[in-house]
Amino acid sequence: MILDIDNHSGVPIYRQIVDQVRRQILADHLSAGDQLVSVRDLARRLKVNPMTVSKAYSLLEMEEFVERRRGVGVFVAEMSRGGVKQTKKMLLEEALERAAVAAIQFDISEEEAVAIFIRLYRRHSSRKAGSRNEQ
Amino acid sequence: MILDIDNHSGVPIYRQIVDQVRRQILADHLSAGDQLVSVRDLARRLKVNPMTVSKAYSLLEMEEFVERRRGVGVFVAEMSRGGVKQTKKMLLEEALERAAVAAIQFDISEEEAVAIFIRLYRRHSSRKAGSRNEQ
Amino acid sequence: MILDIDNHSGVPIYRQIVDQVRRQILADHLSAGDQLVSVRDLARRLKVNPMTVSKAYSLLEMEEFVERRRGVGVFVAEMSRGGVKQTKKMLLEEALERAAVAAIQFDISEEEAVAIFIRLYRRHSSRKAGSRNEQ
Amino acid sequence: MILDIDNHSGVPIYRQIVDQVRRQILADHLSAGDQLVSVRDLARRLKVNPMTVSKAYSLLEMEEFVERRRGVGVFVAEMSRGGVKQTKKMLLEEALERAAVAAIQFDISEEEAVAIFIRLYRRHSSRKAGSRNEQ
DNA sequence: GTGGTCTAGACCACG
DNA sequence: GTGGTCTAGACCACC
Repeated sequence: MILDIDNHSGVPIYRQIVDQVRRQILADHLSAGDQLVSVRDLARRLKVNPMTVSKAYSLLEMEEFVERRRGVGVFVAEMSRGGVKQTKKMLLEEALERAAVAAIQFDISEEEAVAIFIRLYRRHSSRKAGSRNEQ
Repeated sequence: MILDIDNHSGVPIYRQIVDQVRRQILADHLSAGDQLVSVRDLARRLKVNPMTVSKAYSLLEMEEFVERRRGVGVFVAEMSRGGVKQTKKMLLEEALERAAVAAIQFDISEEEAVAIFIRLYRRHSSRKAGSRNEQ
Repeated sequence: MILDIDNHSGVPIYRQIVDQVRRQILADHLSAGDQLVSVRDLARRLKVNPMTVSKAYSLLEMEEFVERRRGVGVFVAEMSRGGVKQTKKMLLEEALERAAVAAIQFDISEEEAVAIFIRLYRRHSSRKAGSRNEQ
Repeated sequence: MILDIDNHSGVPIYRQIVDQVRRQILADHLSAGDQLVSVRDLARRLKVNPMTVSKAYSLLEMEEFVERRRGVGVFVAEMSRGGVKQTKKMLLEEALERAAVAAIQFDISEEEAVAIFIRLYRRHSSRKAGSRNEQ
């Protein structure tokens, strides 16, 4: 599990952990039943307070993305295929909606905005393909 | 000047003011030289403390979107056309980039993502046209 | 009398007027007995509130740089040669002291600081000579 | 960290804090990574409101001299050596320039001005050496 | 414990 | 009238 924490971004650390773990589950980088890194280990790795990691895992548990099994560890929860797909779409729609609203407010045409989006999509798409081969 | 403040959104009030005034300047609803609503008046209207409004205006001044003149008022600053356009594009690209990254991570195709974007763009576009007529 | 007011410098307008008039008197650009521009005229020229100019002149009167003669106007006051010289030295020493303190705090040697000072002195000196000829 | 606040100087308290902390960072009395006195502690020590200290630290953060980490504290930011040196020179040049302009306006020769500067530099220099031994 | 936000109200500075 | 500063004290978010 790769997490990239930015102490200076203003976004609370526990939120960064939640967002990134959630994304990795939705992106199938983590599968149902997989065990997550323990609270202590992750805290040590990220150089943050264990309470911060624990809080993040608790929130993920409330969102039913993970299950805590006392004395054993934290595991990726089973999710219905439909549920996963719905959540993905929702997160994506939120991001696209913010972009659409900005484009309209700034008087940028549909065509221009779409062109920019496609450029960015392809750039990140090729990067992803590249990083796959590297690892 | 229309501001829509949500006291319970978690986003600090002064940040909401900053974001909305900045957007209105970039969207040309406020033009260079225009006087903003005075600190006290806006505070009364939004039912918040004057210091909260003042803090928001201070931040906008630091970003060089407005100028404060003691004993006179707060005014929209002159901005080079180029600067305005660059800022708009930057803000829009950030939003589109977040969306593109999400789409890729969730294995949603370029075509599907673009289709969703266009749907949302048109929905908000027609809303905007509607709201114009209402006022 | 040439005054250069900067509305956006943060320094109060009345203070800018006081400082610049005082300097011009000390620099002998204005001589004892000379009549200053009237409050109204100066206010119109600088596009500021007449009360602002009046306040500046009042402060100059308290410092005994000018005399107000009711119904006549404001005039540069007589000052003893010694007084003028002392005031000049005081103002200069204040400026030099601030620079010396900064240099020491920033670990910049006496030699380096003096070299910078001489460079700046000569640059402004030649500018002044140039502007004399132009007028 | 030694701060010398004058409540009656007319200069806002938060500005005095900003100026003095900035200087101490530039003068290397505070080094990158050092933790600053906490908002509450400094407020208690200076007998001012915590918000006043917080405002000062906020401004220093905007100038990128410090970093605030919620729940942890305020720390001196990393700055490139070049950036520090450039900032120092800029502040010093500003002070020297004001002095040079005053000297020229008051018809004080380069030699005389330099002589005064050297006298003041040495006086403050020896004071600094003295105060080092005292602590 | 840390810093962040907000309030209500006072007083000052500027024009 | 305008904005600027500061206080005392509350409550929140984060670690």
